[in-house]
Amino acid sequence: MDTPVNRPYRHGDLPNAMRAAARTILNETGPEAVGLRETARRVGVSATAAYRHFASKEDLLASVAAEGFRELSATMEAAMSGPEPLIDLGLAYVEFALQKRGLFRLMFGPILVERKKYPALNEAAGAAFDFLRSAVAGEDEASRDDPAAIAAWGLVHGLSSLFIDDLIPEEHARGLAQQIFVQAGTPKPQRRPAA
Amino acid sequence: MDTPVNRPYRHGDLPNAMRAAARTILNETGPEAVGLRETARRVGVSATAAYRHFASKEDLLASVAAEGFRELSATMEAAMSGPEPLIDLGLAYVEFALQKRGLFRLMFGPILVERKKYPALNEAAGAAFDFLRSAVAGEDEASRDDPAAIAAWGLVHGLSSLFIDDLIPEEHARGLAQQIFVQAGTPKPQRRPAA
DNA sequence: TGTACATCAGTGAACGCGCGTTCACTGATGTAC
DNA sequence: TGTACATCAGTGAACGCGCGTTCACTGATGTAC
Repeated sequence: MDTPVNRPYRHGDLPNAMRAAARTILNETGPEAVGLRETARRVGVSATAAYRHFASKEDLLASVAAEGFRELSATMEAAMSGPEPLIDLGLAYVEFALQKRGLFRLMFGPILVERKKYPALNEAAGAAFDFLRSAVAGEDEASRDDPAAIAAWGLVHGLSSLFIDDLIPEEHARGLAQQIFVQAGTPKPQRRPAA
Repeated sequence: MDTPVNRPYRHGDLPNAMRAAARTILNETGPEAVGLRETARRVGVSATAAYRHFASKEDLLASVAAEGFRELSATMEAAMSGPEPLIDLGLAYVEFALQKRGLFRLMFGPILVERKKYPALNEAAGAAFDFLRSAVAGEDEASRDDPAAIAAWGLVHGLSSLFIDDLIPEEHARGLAQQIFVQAGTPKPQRRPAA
């Protein structure tokens, strides 16, 4: 009854509508809850309609995850324009995880078994990490794979994980991250003055 | 035919057998694949037998996760006895994640929605983190919640996550972790000599 | 400008599947007397 | 020491469910002439 009124026979942009609905589920519940049928239901379309645009459920998830990595890149890039680029970069990463937990979990978690099977996803993920590592390594291209750059990535990623998995209460998350990143960016103050 | 020979009517230790079978599935496939029916099947017992010992599927998973946290604590404790306690602690954490990916993911992932609902799990997890933070903070009890202790936890946890989620190839994992932990324990060498 | 037709985004019914859980039961074990 | 009986760890059948995917189809859109 309202279908013909609200929506013409052709949806217009079902792929994006599916991705958006999937992200709603992602944030409401989590990656395990995202299904083709449930997603289609939210869009108001039959479950089979999705197959015109996605080869499978996994294909839909991969496309959502790729979108997520592109957003993460954009967020990090934007954060780098202030006076404290590295600190803000780290905070942006943490903020992304906190704001988009479900998406973050999909991007990094075990739901997508084979990232490599989806070139667009693989590329988006690679670009995000390259950006992060380059930012930390500075102008020196060669040091992109330095342990220091990997360590920074690990720190930022680990804190994000601990926050979104409720191992550290969310209300402390931003404050702690701020302190940690500031300290990490400062010449180390000899953690424990010689025994 | 072989059931009465290999196993008496009463199993003897079904709870442990269930946990062990669940962990096999965990390592073969991942947390999503662990089901009550599948686990019981592996033990060679009817699906309903499990309900004599676990209130639900989630209860079984919680009990497996609690076991995992106790093992993580033991592993970390053992690592602290050498000449480089902090470095070995970090390496032990990473090694635990690499060796027991599925278990690690269950312990930290979103499968167990409400950790707090299972006191034994909650306690085991808390004990593991307290141990880690105390180890990093040193004798000084008060600094257990220092940003520095949290940062160390985040670093170790983040690297573990990146490794087991295949964002950094496993063959580099141990070497990288070693370099990073050694460097982190050393008075910082002024990452970028004044612009 | 009008018509024939190919294209393609939708539809609903149906498939087989494995899941978690409940039920009424069976049969071995251990205890009280 | 032997027997009656409560306890309790198992069993198999059945439930309802939602899932991913396939199928044959319908009907709107856009294009060639």
